[in-house]
Amino acid sequence: MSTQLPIDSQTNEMLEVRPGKWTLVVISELRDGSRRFNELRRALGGISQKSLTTTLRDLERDGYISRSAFATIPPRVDYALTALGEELLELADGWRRFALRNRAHVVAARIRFDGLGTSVSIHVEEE
Amino acid sequence: MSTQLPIDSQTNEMLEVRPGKWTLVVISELRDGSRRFNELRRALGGISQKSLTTTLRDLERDGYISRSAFATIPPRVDYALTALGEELLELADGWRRFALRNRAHVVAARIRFDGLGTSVSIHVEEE
DNA sequence: CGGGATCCGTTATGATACTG
DNA sequence: CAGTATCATAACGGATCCCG
Repeated sequence: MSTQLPIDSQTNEMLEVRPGKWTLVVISELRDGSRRFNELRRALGGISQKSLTTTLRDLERDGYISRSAFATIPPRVDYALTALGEELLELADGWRRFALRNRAHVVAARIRFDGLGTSVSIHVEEE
Repeated sequence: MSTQLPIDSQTNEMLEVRPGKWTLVVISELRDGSRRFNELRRALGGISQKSLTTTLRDLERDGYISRSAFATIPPRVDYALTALGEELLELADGWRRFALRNRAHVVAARIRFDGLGTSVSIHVEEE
């Protein structure tokens, strides 16, 4: 096998490689230990409870987080990373470091690109 | 190490941390060098040309790939990774390795989860 | 408090037809 | 060949109301 293993659609689908808008944010928020539903909700800022619910359920379904419900009054539910979730957290961190490191670079590239649009044709090269 | 740097929505938005369906697949496909539009299209399988176009343009806009157009007949356009794009490729590879390593695990977790109609206090399915 | 159900606007993606 | 334009649809995300 010649290390020819590009990300294929299969892998993409199977493991939710393309996370929803909040997936990695939730994973990151659980880095320091378990959190309750509304704790997460507050910590995350703009998330709707529906999105949080579905994000959490999807993550639980795939085994990235565990859900512990206590039948107390008021009810209480704790969410925490599983071992697999911690691996995912590491990936998220790598992604975050990349983002922080290259933020300026990308923003600049974007501005440069957007600035070119107004002036006629795209630059062309001859061979 | 307080590591209080969770992925925030800002970072999320700014750097397209949440890639589109085809972003990482395209990046992966460029690992061995430049490719032409229809080469990519064929290699990727199910992608529509519109999706490929927008994916490529977005990646170019953010500085991950370069676009070289030749005014020949027939016209020809080459896409290739930039230095930044190669960094992104490494992230994609990390993701892919994770996916391959844990595929079975996640699929199993998913099946287990879906099988649990009858657990703790979450049994409201039937009517 | 945690979260299910529903309605609904925004975005993402695809199929198709056409052009320089 | 490498797109662009248009239309249609599916997935996503938010707001609201409801319940154990």
